[in-house]
Amino acid sequence: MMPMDDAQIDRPHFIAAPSGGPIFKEVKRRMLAALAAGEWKPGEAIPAEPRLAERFGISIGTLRKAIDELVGENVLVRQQGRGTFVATHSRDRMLFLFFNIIRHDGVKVYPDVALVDFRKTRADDETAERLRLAPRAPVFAYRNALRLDGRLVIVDDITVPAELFAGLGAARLRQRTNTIYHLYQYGFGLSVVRTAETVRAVGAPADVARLLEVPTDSPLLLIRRVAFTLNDRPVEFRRSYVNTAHHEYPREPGY
Amino acid sequence: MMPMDDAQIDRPHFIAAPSGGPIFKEVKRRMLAALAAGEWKPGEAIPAEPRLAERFGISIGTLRKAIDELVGENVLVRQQGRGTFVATHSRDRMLFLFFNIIRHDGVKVYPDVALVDFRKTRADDETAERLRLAPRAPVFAYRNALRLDGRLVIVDDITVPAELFAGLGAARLRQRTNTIYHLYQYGFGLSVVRTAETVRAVGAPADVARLLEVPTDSPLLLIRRVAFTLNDRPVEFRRSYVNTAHHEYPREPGY
DNA sequence: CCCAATTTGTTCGTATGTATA
DNA sequence: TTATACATACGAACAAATTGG
Repeated sequence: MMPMDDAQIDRPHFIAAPSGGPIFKEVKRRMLAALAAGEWKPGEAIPAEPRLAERFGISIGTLRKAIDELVGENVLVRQQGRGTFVATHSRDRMLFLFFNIIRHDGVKVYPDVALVDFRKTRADDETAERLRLAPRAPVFAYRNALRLDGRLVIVDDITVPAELFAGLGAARLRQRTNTIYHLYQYGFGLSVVRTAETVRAVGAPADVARLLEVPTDSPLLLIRRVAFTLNDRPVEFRRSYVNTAHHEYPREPGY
Repeated sequence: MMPMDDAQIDRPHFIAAPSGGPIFKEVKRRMLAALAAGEWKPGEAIPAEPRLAERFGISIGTLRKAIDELVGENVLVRQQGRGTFVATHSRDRMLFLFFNIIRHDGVKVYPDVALVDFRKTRADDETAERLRLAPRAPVFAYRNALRLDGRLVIVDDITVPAELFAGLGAARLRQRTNTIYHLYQYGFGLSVVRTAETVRAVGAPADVARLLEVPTDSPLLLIRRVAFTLNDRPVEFRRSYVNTAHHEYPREPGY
C-alpha cells in the first residue's frame, strides 16, 4: 500500500544524534555547558527560541523540549512575552524551592537568620565524604540560628569547601542583603540548582538545646542537606536541627 | 502586507476551548473523568493515540500533551511499543512512589507488614478534618508494625472512612497478597494517586515505644500522610512513627 | 530468526494565540 | 500600535520498542 514517490524524498527529516540518544538531550547538555561556562549569567535572558534553534541547527519544537527540561530542573525560568531567564536565588525563589519548614497551620514564613559562629577548620569524615573532599580537607564551618515569627526554631550547621569559597568570612555572611545561596551565586560563581536531604529524629545536643531553649535530649528533626551546582558538584553540607513543636517539614511525594 | 486569500481559509487551525484555557487541559479533564467513571480500569491499556485524538477531535500532538501531564501525575504509564496504561499499585511502584524510608546506606527495602490492631470507631477531630468527614464520623482504624531487614522500625496508625470501605476487616488486611493501596484499588475502587505528608520529631508514646523496643520518649519521626484519589478525595489518614536509628526519610526538593 | 504490524518517542515546519514592552 | 517573546495547536514523517506470525 501507499506508493513511494522518491522524487519527494529530498532530504531526511531526522538526523540521528552523534552520541547518546535524542537530539533534545544533547542540546540540553550543550545549554548546560554554556551556562557553566558563564556565557549566560544568572538573571539574564538567554537568546530567543528562534535564534537558539538556528544556533543549534534544530527546530523550535525540539529546542523547546530541551528548555522544558531545564525549566523543570529549576535552571531556567520562562516568562511568556518576556523571555527565558537564568534562574537566580531571590528570596521568593529560595522560600519556594529550598526552605522546607512550615508552621502547623501550613503557612511558610521567611526566616530571620543570625550568624552565631564562624571558623576555618578541617572536614570531619562525614563532611568530606558528602562534599567529595579529601579527608580533613580545609573547610569553612559556620552556625546560623533561624527565627520564625520571632521564635528560635532552627539551628543550621553549615560547611563549605575553603577551596571554592576563598575570602568567605563572618563579615560577608552578616553583611549580605539577600539569601545565602544568592551570596554563593554572585560572590563565588556557584549556582545551587539542586539539593538532596535526609531526615532523622534525634535528641537535642546540649549546645543546640541551649540555643533553641528546649531541654537537652528533647526530640528534634535533624535534616542533612547537600547542595549541588549545575555540574553536580557538591558545594555545601548542612545539618539543620529543627524544633517541630510549632513547625514541621512538608512533602508531596510522587510528584 | 500578506494578501488575504479567503478561499484558502477553509477552517481555523485553532478553536478556543469553550471554558477554562488550553485544549489539552480540557482533554486532560475529560480523560480524568473517563478514568473516574471506570471506562478505563487500572492495569488496562487506554486506546492508542490516533484513536484518542480522533475521539476528542484534536491532533496527536495536543493529545500527547494531555497524556504527558497525566503521566507526570502518576495516573498513566507509557511504554513505547506497547501502549499507555492506567497505573496500578504494584509492589515496585508502591516502593518507588509511596514508601519514603531508606537505610542509612541509601538502600530502600520492601517492608514486612504485620497487622497488630483493627477496630471500627469514630474519627477524632484531626482525622475528621484531614479526611473531610463530619465530626465523629464512623471510621476503620488499624495499626501496622513494619519490619525492615528483620528489625521493627515503623508503626503505622491508619484511619479510613467506613463509608468508603464497607466490608473492610482484619481478615482482608491480613490476607492481601499485594500492597495496601492495591487492596484499596481493586477491593474498593479507590485509586490513590497522590499523598501529602508532614514530618515532626516527637518522643515515643509508651505503646509505640513498646512495639519498637525503644525507651518511652526517645526521639521518633512522626509522619502524617493524607492519601488522595483521582478526584482529590482524601481516603486515608496515616500517622507513622519511625525509629531513625538505622533508617531515615529522604527528599530531593525543588524537583 | 526474521518480518510485518502496532504503538509510543522524536523531529520537523508552520500557523495562530497571548502576554509583555 | 507595533514588535517581540513564549504558548498552544496542527499535521506529517521517521525512529525505536514490542508483539505475534
